[in-house]
Amino acid sequence: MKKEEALLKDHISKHNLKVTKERSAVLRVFLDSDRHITAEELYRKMRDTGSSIGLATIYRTLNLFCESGLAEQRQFGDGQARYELVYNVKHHDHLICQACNRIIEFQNEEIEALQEKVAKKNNFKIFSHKLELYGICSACSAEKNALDQ
Amino acid sequence: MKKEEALLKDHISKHNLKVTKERSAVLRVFLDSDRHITAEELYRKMRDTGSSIGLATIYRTLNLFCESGLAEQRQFGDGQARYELVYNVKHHDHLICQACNRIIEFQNEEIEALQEKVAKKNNFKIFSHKLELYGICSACSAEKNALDQ
DNA sequence: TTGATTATGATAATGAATCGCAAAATTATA
DNA sequence: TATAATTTTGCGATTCATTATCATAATCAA
Ligand SMILES: [Mn+2]
Ligand SMILES: [Mn+2]
Ligand SMILES: [Zn+2]
Ligand SMILES: [Zn+2]
Repeated sequence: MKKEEALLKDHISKHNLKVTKERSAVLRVFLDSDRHITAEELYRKMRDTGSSIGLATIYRTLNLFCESGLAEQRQFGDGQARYELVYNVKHHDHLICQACNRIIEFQNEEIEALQEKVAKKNNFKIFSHKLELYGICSACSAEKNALDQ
Repeated sequence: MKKEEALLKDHISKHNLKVTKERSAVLRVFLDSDRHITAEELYRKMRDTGSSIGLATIYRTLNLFCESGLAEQRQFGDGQARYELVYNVKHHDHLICQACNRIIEFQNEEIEALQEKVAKKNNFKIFSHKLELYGICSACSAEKNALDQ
């Protein structure tokens, strides 16, 4: 059993929930998907492979993943929540290309430390944070330059 | 005439739009409000002072403010957009208290510089960014400590 | 196997934000 | 100032992502 499956089952048993084939199937497809997937994308991906799961169950299951610590929800400003695996994944922040919607992950310990410094100066306890850099990725820049020639 | 009013009128004339009493009234109340106000809050504030303006016009006018460079929209994760004056206001980021919803502004040039460094390393051109630190403010921490005694 | 409990799919409901439209207001021009 | 082209308004309808409802189905401890 995968460690992600074990984590989810542990959460399920600790909360008197039940292991269902839907939950197992959503987990399988979620783990096999690109990071930062939307509920709708996951729904279509499962439908396309013959599953008859309902969209409400996708939402319920993704919420369950978040509650169990397996996933986290992100809002990148396009009106749809995106979900990504965070269990056994190093914390990171995001660069978001507004031309091709590509999402680039990065880690920067210096920024993390400075955030804590800002919090301390304001007697503030940080529980979570969001750092998103919006702009144009290198591929889209190159494409634009080629067109401009 | 206030500099904010001048900026808006300049934008209006440059785009063949019209100065209306509604737009003037929304601007007056917006400038007189707390920073980070929602459309609904602004709507109620105007209604409470006898205005019969419609909510759609509030939304339209706030969008106009953003297009003119007077204001910017923020999303602090509670599902409602908030708007704040940015014209002649120094760029800053936000600490958001999840207990009392207080919003604390801060500036940190070191973080801003590191963001650019991250972008450069990824050949990414930043157009805008979002840095939000979520947690508990000092007042709410103090309150909680007092209760725990 | 049973039966208490939880989960599911279909559909309705929600809530923030936008749209369409007829009527009203603005403003350039005469 | 009167006219008329253009823009704006308020209202209500609409959109879209997400959640709630509820009857039926599935899970699982005993
Ligand atoms: Mn990520
Ligand atoms: Mn601010
Ligand atoms: Zn791109
Ligand atoms: Zn607080």
